[in-house]
Amino acid sequence: MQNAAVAEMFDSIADLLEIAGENPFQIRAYRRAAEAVATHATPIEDVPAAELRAISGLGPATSDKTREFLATGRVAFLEKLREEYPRGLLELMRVPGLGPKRVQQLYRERGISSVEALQESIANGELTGLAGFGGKTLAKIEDGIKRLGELSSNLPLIDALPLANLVARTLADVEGVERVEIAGEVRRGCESVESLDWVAQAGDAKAVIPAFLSLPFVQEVLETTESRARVRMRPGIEATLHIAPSGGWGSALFFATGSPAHVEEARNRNAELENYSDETELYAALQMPFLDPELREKTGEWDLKVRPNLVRISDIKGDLHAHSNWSDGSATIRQMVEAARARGYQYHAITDHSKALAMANGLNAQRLREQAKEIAEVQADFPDVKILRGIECDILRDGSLDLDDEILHELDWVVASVHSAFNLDEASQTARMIRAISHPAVDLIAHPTGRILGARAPYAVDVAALVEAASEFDTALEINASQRLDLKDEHARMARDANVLISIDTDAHSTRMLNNLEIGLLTARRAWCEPKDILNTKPREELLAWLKRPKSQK
DNA sequence: GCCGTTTTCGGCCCGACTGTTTTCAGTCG
Repeated sequence: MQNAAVAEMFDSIADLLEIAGENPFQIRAYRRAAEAVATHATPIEDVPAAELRAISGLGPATSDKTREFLATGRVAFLEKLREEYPRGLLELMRVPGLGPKRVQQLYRERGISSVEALQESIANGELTGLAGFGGKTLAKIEDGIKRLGELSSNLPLIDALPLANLVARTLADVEGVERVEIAGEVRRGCESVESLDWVAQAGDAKAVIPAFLSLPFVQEVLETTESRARVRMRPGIEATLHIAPSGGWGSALFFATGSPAHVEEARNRNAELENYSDETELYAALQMPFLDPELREKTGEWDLKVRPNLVRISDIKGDLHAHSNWSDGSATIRQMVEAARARGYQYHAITDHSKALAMANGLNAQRLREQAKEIAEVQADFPDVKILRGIECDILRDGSLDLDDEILHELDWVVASVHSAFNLDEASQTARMIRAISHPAVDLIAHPTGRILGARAPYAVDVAALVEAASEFDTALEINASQRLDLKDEHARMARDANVLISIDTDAHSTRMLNNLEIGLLTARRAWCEPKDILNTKPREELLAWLKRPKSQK
């Protein structure tokens, strides 16, 4: 499956063209091509060359480049751009406060092509007097560099999980392999991972390791022994295949899953953990119930007397945060509802952006009322999926909402979230959000801390205060199942402990993105959530009843 | 660079904020 690699190629071209100051529409065309390939349902290498252009978003230039990349592994156009613009410029683009124009200016006028060089130049006062770079701007850039440094460079779960699954499926097909399972941080559902792990059992271990080493994602072999192979994989991440000894599957899986702190505690309780054929027996020997992988973080799991009934994918009855092409989604309402029904959902919320998000073609009251007609039409054709007429309403700087109460009260379901003024101080940001939480029409606060893993730090906000307010006003909080994973596990656990309902939603902007629910589910499980803690485990009628709850008023 | 159609070129996602260039360019979502 080369889709991700081709998409990455197009994104790189777009990034570099941006720095080159090329036509923004041309750049957008490359971004759309990346998106089209990334979300294409079949492996792009299986699409006949002549049919590439039929994919919406690919035209003559981009389908040629796709063919060139698939045939040779490289694209001359991109190589040429790379010669002209050093790699470090892309890193500079990630600094908050720096865009293509300033990066280009720094490179052209000062020869700066890395974050380190920029930092040094600012520190040495070499940029004073550079046109457009006043004191405040420089301070902002310095702050941006600091924030960039704080972002984790780990692979976000949303990327790690599909890769881990793909490798597991490939290994499972290798002749002689009896069993393969994902282990390590991915199995524990960590939000981002330093390394990938699998455990395999095979009649002939010697056949599995070469198959692993020859996977297309393997960049470099770091170590091979009788019982494991450690490599570096293409996104720059370490990956280990562990070979379980005959009769020792459970122990091998347990050790490869971790966490280190959890395993250490097990060792302290019983030094002999080597030869268990399944994990349940291993835990029984420790006089413990089976502990699900997501619990194994030494955050109280050893005190459990019975196995918690952690929420499962089959408990989820619908997605309560998803977009359509009325704002910035790519699919029609009908397509989204069809996809929701295909997932077996009982309900699906249409929550497009509100007008403040002009770039996303956000809806005002008039367009929301027009949208209602389309929802009604689709609803008539899908009686088994209740379509909730909703909105993702912007929370404005002062905590008021982007739409009037009148229209909000017409809707079945109101999601509120922050998309602007991320730099408020903690007290103001918290007060702003609590005002939204207390609003009588608001049902859910989406992505409460605003972070995007690996790309944007959370804004300053007192999550404990948000949880307290959510509890007081009977407002639900979201686990956003995307690259955001927001709330994160420990915040979701705070919410659960305060009996605040959590909704696990994908924030899907396409039908395929509805499939991301699983990573939010893993986060909820890491927060020890059971079905009763999750709003969208409620069957249809119960959810509709909950929506009629009287919200507390201060 | 892609798309759609008023079929081959014009339109494509817009508005607020910020700092500085004091009249607007750059960045962000």
